[in-house]
Amino acid sequence: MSTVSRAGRPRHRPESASEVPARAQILDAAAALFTERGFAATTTRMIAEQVGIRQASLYYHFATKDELLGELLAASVRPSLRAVGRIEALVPEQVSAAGALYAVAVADVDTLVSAPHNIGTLYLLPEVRGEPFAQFHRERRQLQDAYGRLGRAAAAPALAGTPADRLGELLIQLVEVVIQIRRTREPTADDTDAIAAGCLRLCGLGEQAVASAAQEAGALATSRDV
Amino acid sequence: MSTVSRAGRPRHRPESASEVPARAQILDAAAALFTERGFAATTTRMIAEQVGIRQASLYYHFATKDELLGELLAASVRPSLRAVGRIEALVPEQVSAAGALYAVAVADVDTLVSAPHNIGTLYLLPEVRGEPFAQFHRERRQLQDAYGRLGRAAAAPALAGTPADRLGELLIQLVEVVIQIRRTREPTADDTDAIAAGCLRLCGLGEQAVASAAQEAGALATSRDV
DNA sequence: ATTATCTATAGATCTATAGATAATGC
DNA sequence: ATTATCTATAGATCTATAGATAATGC
Repeated sequence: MSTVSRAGRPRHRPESASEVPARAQILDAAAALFTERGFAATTTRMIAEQVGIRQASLYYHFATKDELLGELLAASVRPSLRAVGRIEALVPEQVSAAGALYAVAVADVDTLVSAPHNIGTLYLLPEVRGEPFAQFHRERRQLQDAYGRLGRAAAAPALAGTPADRLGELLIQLVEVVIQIRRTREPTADDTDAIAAGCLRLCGLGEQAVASAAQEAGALATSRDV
Repeated sequence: MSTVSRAGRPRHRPESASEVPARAQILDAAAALFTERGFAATTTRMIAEQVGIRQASLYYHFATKDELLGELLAASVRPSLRAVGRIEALVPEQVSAAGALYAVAVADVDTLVSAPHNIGTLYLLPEVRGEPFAQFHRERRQLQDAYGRLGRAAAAPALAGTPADRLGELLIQLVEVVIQIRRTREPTADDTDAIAAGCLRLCGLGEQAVASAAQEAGALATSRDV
């Protein structure tokens, strides 16, 4: 087990060879602990312990514990937001609203599933409700609004009375069921399909419409890297 | 503002007239704080402050802070579990599986909406995952299984491949969207209907089937107090 | 010289226990 | 006598800062 040479005093517990910057190591450890035990119940000492440095050394990289959580939240919502932007831009010329909604749901679920640790659970932490995380709330709201728009455009006539707001809420929540699933088991590709199809059914679409939306989304995914 | 006379040394901050037992007052204060700020971030001092007693006096009523949370969790899942038991017993003689699923969803949403404070958020606290709350997990699992059974029985042929497990997960999560809604606004009767209908659509039912299930559930609700 | 760590610690908590006290109830 | 509170506090934290130190890099 060789060790990495970097500027600065050596760590209490020397690293095994790894080019990962200290900052990233700390974020990863924090993500693991925050998602497992919550924010308030995770101490800076635990995080440092997992990284192999002393508790006070964290403060060379981050000013406060809040800042750590803020970084993690930002990193978790942005990939989904970018995917939505790319996909929504193709509506309606290259894909129907229903196909886009399916594709967005799949992309979002994939993001949540493939992130190291179940980072989506951070959304649910009570501490996140506070002011210091306003930026995160704005971004997540954008995502929800996109679900609302796509759902509205895809919805069957029977849902004419449902406003985009509520549809957005229901759809984003349905997608985030994968967070709960991941708490108890490893989500599968079947889960992803069940959730994406569930989004369309929730919009009142019949089985034929669901199947063709899934096909459209699949074609989109192979044609470009959405 | 008259005060209540009870055995025991008077409180630091005397109560205004109220027959509510101290124990219930403490649970209510704890519910408000746990749901707003989380478990670890809520101190026993805050709870006592809200009740008008000293921090140490809590320990006359509860042995630990965990015990407080345990009581709240038990109180939140039991009404739903009882409602499910009553409704499921009527299937299929007096109500179809779809009608029962609709009725259960409505009952569950109502329980979550009418509870003082948004007590459903407690399910999401990371601290709840731990061993001390195993009893709660068993009861919530029973509820999820009931959703799985009813969903399975109500589901359209297209969902023949979806196991009851996953259906149960999706359905209970969809119902609990109301918890998230309540975080940002007061849920309405429309929300309840949208969620219950969403459950049926998620099972692949068409609009006609959804409408007749809603009607069945409505008839059930007026015929007896389910 | 700069960087990234370390040690030490201030100051502010937090939970839970011990034992005193001020009511009611018999 | 019993009940429900109070005061006081032990003992264990926790976050964040100050200043020292041991590397690399120029």
